Amino acid sequence: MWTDSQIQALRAALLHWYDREGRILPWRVRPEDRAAGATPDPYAIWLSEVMMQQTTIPHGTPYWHKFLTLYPTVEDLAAAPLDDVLTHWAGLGYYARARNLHKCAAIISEAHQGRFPETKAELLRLPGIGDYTASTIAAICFDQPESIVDGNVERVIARMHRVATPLPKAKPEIRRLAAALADPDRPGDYGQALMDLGATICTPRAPSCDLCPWSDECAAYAHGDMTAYPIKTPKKETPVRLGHAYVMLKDNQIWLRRRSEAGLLGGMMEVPGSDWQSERPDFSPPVEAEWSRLTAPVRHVFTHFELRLDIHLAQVMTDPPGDGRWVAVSALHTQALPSLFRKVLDRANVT
DNA sequence: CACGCGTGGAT
DNA sequence: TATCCAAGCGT
Repeated sequence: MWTDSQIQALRAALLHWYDREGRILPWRVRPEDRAAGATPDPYAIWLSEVMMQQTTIPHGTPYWHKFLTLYPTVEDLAAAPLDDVLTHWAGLGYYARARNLHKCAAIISEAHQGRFPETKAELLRLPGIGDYTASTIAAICFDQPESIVDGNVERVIARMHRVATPLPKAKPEIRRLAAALADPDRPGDYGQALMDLGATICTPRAPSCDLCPWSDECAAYAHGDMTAYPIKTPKKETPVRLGHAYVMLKDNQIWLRRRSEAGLLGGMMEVPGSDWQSERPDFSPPVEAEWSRLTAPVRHVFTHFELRLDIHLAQVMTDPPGDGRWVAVSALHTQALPSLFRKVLDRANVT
């Protein structure tokens, strides 16, 4: 495909662009800081990579700052109750990440003397660390010559080569092409540079090819069909599910219930409600009361279905079953709920 | 390997 | 309003 000298030139052009135009993400250790002796903290890098999985930088960054303040070291995180971690994670989504984060912190803290393993193969054994995160930690923190491939890199590589195979089937091919280009001398900087190029220049809708250091060698640019890549297999439409939510007021408090540990929103607190099904379940509140229903349902879109919840509101005199999953909290303490339930309480105007 | 798994911003 | 999709992982 490319000669060695072409590959060298591409690497140099990318790193040169990154040095001048690359974003300074808060967890990034800049070259001048490295020269001054600074070295990336694997705990901080791991935390950032897990938090940014399928998450936008602006949404995730405040959580990263908050966690580093609450839990400055991996031992601090391991020592915290899982419930606290889930509470602070609320709103970030994909809650299995938080459960795996806490589990991983315990393993690092107890079985690895508080140190992260330095190779991709060892990192891959840890919960919540997959191919991308293992490669990234190994490359950034330990200068391992690993090729970093996230969604940004997939897009850049697919355009550079006009990869004809649709995603996700094309992943192995894209990995190979990316690895052939990756810089083994500065794997961390190279990987972050390529991700940043994808995030800021080689964007999904309207790429800024006139600013791109790689446009001369980009096959899609040469053909003028950049936005056709990466080709994707069409996704199936999201079904609709229906349900009821019961906003139970006890004086100035609200009854919440803990969800089961597995599955959707696992382990998180919820506004109690029915199952969510394609046919609307029967109205069946946990306790007898004078229930009133809000006119419009709350609509919430998950990754794989759309939910429409009828909201019912009542002052309740009797307590729900004391099975340990129920708790009454003040309205001030409802911000640590998944966004769906914050939306429900907001609609019911009780926050 | 296809699917389950959140949320919010951009267009 | 509808659609896309973001520094993916586990099963």
